[in-house]
Amino acid sequence: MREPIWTRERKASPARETLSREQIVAAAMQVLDAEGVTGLSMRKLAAKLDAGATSLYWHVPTKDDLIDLLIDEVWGEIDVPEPELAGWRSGALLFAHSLRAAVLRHPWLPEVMYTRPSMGPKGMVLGSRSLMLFRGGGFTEFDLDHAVSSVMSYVLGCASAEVATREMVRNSGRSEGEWTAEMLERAQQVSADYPEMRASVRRRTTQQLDTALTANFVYGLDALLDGLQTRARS
Amino acid sequence: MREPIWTRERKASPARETLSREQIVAAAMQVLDAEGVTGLSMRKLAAKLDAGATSLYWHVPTKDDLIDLLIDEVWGEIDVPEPELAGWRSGALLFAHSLRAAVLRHPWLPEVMYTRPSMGPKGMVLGSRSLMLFRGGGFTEFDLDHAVSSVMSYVLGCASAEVATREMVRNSGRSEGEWTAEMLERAQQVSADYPEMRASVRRRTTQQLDTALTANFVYGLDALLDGLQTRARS
DNA sequence: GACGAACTCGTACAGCGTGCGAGTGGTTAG
DNA sequence: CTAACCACTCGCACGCTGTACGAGTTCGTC
Repeated sequence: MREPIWTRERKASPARETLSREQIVAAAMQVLDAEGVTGLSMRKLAAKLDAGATSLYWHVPTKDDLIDLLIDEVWGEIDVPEPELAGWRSGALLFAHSLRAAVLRHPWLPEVMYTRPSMGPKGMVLGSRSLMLFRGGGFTEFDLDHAVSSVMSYVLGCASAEVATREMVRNSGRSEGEWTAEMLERAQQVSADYPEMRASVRRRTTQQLDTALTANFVYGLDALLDGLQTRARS
Repeated sequence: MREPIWTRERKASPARETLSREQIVAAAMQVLDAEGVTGLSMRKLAAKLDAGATSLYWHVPTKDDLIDLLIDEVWGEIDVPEPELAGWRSGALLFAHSLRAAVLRHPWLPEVMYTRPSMGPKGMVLGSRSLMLFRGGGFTEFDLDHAVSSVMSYVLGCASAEVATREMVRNSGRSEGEWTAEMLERAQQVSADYPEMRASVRRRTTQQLDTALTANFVYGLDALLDGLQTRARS
């Protein structure tokens, strides 16, 4: 019952089509961005690539290693300007905003980032470039390391907290307006005991969520950079 | 074959000995601190309590809810001084150090903290007291919220990164000295392309890990508080 | 035509969170 | 004294997970 020659498949393509690490990383990034860390399983990922589940393991040693690759991919998305092109302050601002934006694009980052070394090549470039930027701003020796880490810590901490809030809205299923309204109501219920908290929540609900979070981020970033500025070139 | 009255158990105890939510939370905290988030499973936890695995579910709706309880427990460990007892600056310092210490005591916190609302009662108290502290420092309205969040973001970001480093050492199985030495060597291997990074790593290896991390934390914290101070009472 | 490397993948295993429903002991109502 | 009820325990089972293993397929090279 062979098929006739001309409808038979031809030699199964010139070079056999094959999975690649890049393909896997790209697909995993899509899944992760869309469904979060709990939504990524090796089986689902393989299915998305029309492959058997365990085929992935030839290209990637382990799921954790895959995640390391993905983290490094994110580090590669971040802009750090050359010190010659911008002053330190504006360069640091651009860097910080770029870092925050990357975290918001990849809301799964905070929950995996703090559990691993993660010094892949793109992370190295990021670290190296940010050190250069700050050295251009007059930081040297230990101050250099400390200043860079301070900014990264602040931005990552802030963006991580933001992600938690934003995901909360997303997972609630409600619209942003409905969610903030409900939030205020709930706050008022508990706030008999905590008037400070009620006032704070009420304040926040007067603004768009996005502008409130951005304002918050910028406020602390400016303060931190002010504080660092006095320590430069000392 | 009845035993004599006075050695017999009295009424089989007033109320049958039973699991309690507090017991479960306490045991889970132990497991979590010792073995991290991946080391905590409902079955293991139940075994530790000499109970059937699914018995826990009568006291706690879900593993995620249990983790929410644990997070709130941690918030309860944090000191925030009354504004009357200390000035704003020293109060904020104490608060920040207390928060950092709590994260270091519970290194599993960063990887779960950013994935949930987590506004339990002790979190409320923490938020409320920190707002009071900063209001005593001259912050009002939006500045108040922003200043508090800035400090929390910085401290949590910094402590989270620290935890990542410390866990890296712990999981390597080597001693701290061996680990830093190996780290430096590896950095030197890759550093042909990244001289800035090599210099930074070398600088860090000249100090004790703990003092380096603490110095880093304090540096950024001071800078941030400096920056905030100029914004108070404005 | 044979061989080894590159790659795929079905099967299997141990572990996970947890829904379900049966069981059990203590308290209370009739 | 019995029966009903409640608070609580727990074995079983389901569907899911990461991944070790080894057999299978296709390729380029002799």
